[in-house]
Amino acid sequence: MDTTQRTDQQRSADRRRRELLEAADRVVLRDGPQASMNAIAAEAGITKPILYRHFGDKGGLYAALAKRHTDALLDSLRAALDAPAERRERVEATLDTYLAAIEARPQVYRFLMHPAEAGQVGDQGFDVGKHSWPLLRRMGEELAQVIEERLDLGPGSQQLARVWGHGIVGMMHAAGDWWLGERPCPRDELVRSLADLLWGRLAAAGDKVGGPGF
Amino acid sequence: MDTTQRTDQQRSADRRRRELLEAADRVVLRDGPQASMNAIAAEAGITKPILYRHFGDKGGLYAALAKRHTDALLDSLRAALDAPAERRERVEATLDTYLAAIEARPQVYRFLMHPAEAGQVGDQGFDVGKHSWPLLRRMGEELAQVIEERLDLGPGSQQLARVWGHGIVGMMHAAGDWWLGERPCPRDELVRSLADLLWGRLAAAGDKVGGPGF
DNA sequence: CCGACGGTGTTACTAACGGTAACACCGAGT
DNA sequence: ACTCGGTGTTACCGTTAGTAACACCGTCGG
Repeated sequence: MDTTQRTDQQRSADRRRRELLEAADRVVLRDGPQASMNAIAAEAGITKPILYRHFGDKGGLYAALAKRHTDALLDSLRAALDAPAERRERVEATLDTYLAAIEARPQVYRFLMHPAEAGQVGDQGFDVGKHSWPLLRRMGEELAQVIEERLDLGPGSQQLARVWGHGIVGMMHAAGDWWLGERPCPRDELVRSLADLLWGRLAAAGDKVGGPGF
Repeated sequence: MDTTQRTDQQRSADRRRRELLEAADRVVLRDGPQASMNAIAAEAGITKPILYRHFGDKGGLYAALAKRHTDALLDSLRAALDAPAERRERVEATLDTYLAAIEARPQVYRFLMHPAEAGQVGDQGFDVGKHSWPLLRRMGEELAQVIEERLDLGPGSQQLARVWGHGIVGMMHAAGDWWLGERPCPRDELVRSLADLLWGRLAAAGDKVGGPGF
């Protein structure tokens, strides 16, 4: 029958695809994001055209690769975000989950977020714009949804939730990126500082020298 | 004398360098960040090796180009941040200055922040990692300094200020990036929403359905 | 048994890029 | 006259993404 045949072929194609993805993963995590298609093909034990047949172009391979990691990270974040706990606890747990993830696998993180970095001679890394940003965008949108469906924000709540979603994700991202590079403090301290910021400690702090007008 | 001669030559060299930078600016703003060195040289009416003599490599040209815009943006931000006004006003003014800047010249912004985007066929854009991030880092550090020298944050204030500096900058950046792409609301509304977030409205908001424990 | 077909794989190539010699010109100083 | 520093060129190298064109092999339909 056509179906059984097709199923068989599809199965083997999918397995092949997964193997190729894992090989690509190894190379990218070892050589950095500027890994060439040749190198990836070599790691997989094949040659370039097969990669192109499976993924179209380098962006396609990148997208498939990024999707795996992005989905995994988003799953953990959702779990932390949906836990039955106080809001502050949930926020801290989510921040901590994200930071723990980028701390545990900085190479994956740098691949997803700074794909063109570490390229020393030819800087033709993977293309960033179309594929790494979706991670931040997806996180922002998901957070916005959670905010909007859980918090009572009055009129314009949807817009507000989206602004906050993207803003909070950006805060987490930038602070995490800086923290990962300099490691100025333990993780839980960073988590507390960021949660404090979100809890309005910036507005509540007193001025240092002049009056409040200055 | 050596000095006068040198001065003359240095002057002409600096003028040439500025001309080349302006040509590069035009090309980058027209063709996007994946502009090739050949294209830039052609726009300047010369050929590649001269560019390399002036800027070393593509990263050097990028860095010089980015430094101009970055310095300009940082100057405006400093002005807004140092204005003699209430804290909330200063925060809103700074947010608005940044957002106005990226709104007025989105191509410059996209060049500074997403240099590898818009590359359709060959994705060898400028190298991001080493040169575009310094903008965010510099903004974060400057903001941290301002926070630390103006606010009374108690013990660990320096660390806290740095976390907040980078976090707030990241919030502004991510929200601005999203806003610039979707334009879901006028600028002042975005500014207000972000300031509200920093002012603790997230923590103060009531839950929507279940009790506060959920 | 045999030719067509779809899948996997290869070699060999193109076009473009970043970057680099090697050489040519030209004005100023000794 | 003759070097020296700066500007400019052509022509090249090595690497990269991406693409034909061809070969092999198991499975069908006749």
